[in-house]
Amino acid sequence: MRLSRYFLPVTKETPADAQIVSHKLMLRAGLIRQTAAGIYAWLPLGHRVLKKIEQIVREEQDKAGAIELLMPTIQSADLWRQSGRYDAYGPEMLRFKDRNEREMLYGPTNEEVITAILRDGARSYRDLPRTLYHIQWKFRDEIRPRFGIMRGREFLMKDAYSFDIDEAGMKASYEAQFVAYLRTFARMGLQAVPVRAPTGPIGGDLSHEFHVLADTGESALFYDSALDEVTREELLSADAATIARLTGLYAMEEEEHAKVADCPVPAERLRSRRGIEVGHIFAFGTKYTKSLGMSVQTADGGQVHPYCGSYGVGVSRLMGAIIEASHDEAGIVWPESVAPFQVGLINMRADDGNCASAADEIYGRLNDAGVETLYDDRDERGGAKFATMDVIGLPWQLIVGPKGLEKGVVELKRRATGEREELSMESALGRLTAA
RNA sequence: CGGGGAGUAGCGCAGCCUGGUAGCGCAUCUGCUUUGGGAGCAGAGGGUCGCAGGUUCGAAUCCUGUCUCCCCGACCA
Repeated sequence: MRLSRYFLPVTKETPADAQIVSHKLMLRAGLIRQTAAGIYAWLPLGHRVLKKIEQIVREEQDKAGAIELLMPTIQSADLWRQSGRYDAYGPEMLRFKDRNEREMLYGPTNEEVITAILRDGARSYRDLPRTLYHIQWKFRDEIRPRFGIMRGREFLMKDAYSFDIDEAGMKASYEAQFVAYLRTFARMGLQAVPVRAPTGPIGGDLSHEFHVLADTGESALFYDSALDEVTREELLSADAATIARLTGLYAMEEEEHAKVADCPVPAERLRSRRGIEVGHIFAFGTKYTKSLGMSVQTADGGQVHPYCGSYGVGVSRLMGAIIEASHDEAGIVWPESVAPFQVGLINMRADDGNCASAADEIYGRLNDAGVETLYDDRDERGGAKFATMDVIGLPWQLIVGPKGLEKGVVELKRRATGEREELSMESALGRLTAA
């Protein structure tokens, strides 16, 4: 993409509304734009990152055996009356009427819809187990939206729902999602701590939250420092044993921790930090299959209400969490896995014919090699170009200028470390196209 | 919802107290000079001063109402 033809409104100054670093940087880097309290437009660069995050979530869901579908954002109040949640949910649920005075709502979650779909589509124990998921916009009329997209009212969520014939099956489905979550967050360069969660209004008895550690997190956590020693490799190759180990390590939200009489973790190993909740999984059993009348036939001819779980990931929130975890003075430092482009190609002198044609050639070859490249071909000063690239935080900067070309080199800079290297054009291309 | 703050150009702000018809920096556009880490000079464009009503010869400024946004608390991916 040529920057001269892209839409990337980068600003030097920070809009006054932003408080935390991820929100400030998202605005400064031209990723988002607010349209109302807790509601944001995703600008082209932010949209690319959102799609990257979404894709990682999708791949790990698929790998875990979940099946993707897409349910609507708008739902009918009837279903929610059947499950008994229409009144229970409270004003956080956005309700409205259509032209025929039918009561509608903008879905805050989808247990009702998915259960109704499976109610008609799955009749026998042979149709189970199944885990279905979608990645769809949700709306929750939060009491107080804040921190940019971190607590938006409209947000993108991956929500998966598992249906099993019995409780043991439900636990297996729960574990499969648990593994998927560990891998998903690790692939984004995040350290996410699984925290035993109170089950709350959804009910059931098995629930974990996944928190990214960050000072700006909304939750205060207490956990065993052994969780800090878990490596990325372990998380990426997580299995049932990993889960058993991780869930065996103490981690609680402050409120729950306060209720614990004898904390099993010795004081020197107890860590207190803040966390951003990026995922939450529940196994809640037959609550909705009972209330919505979903049952399947068993092998011996009986009928049972399937055991269910629901599994949420805050896809849009993850973008904020990643930035909180990965930035510096100059701006965002994207992990390669979610970066909107891999390479920022800078032509130092757009008015210099030789320089421009060299940069054009590199741009063409990077494109041919499928390397996502944002090419700053504008006739601007170098300083402005570097500042732009630093704020938007692409993993690599490739600098092409007359001075280097005289020596037959270009400069390759790694955003995360600031390391710079002078290389021939060929070896720079080789380096960038290798990965 | 309770408490606090703010709406003036795309962004950051001044002006309001003490009414006289809107200004600064950044950004944008033009020209010239520049060009390896947010350039310099000269010029230009851009604003229903959130909205409505009132007071007044005259309102960004005073009064009333209203909408919106932000911050602190209870809620959540």
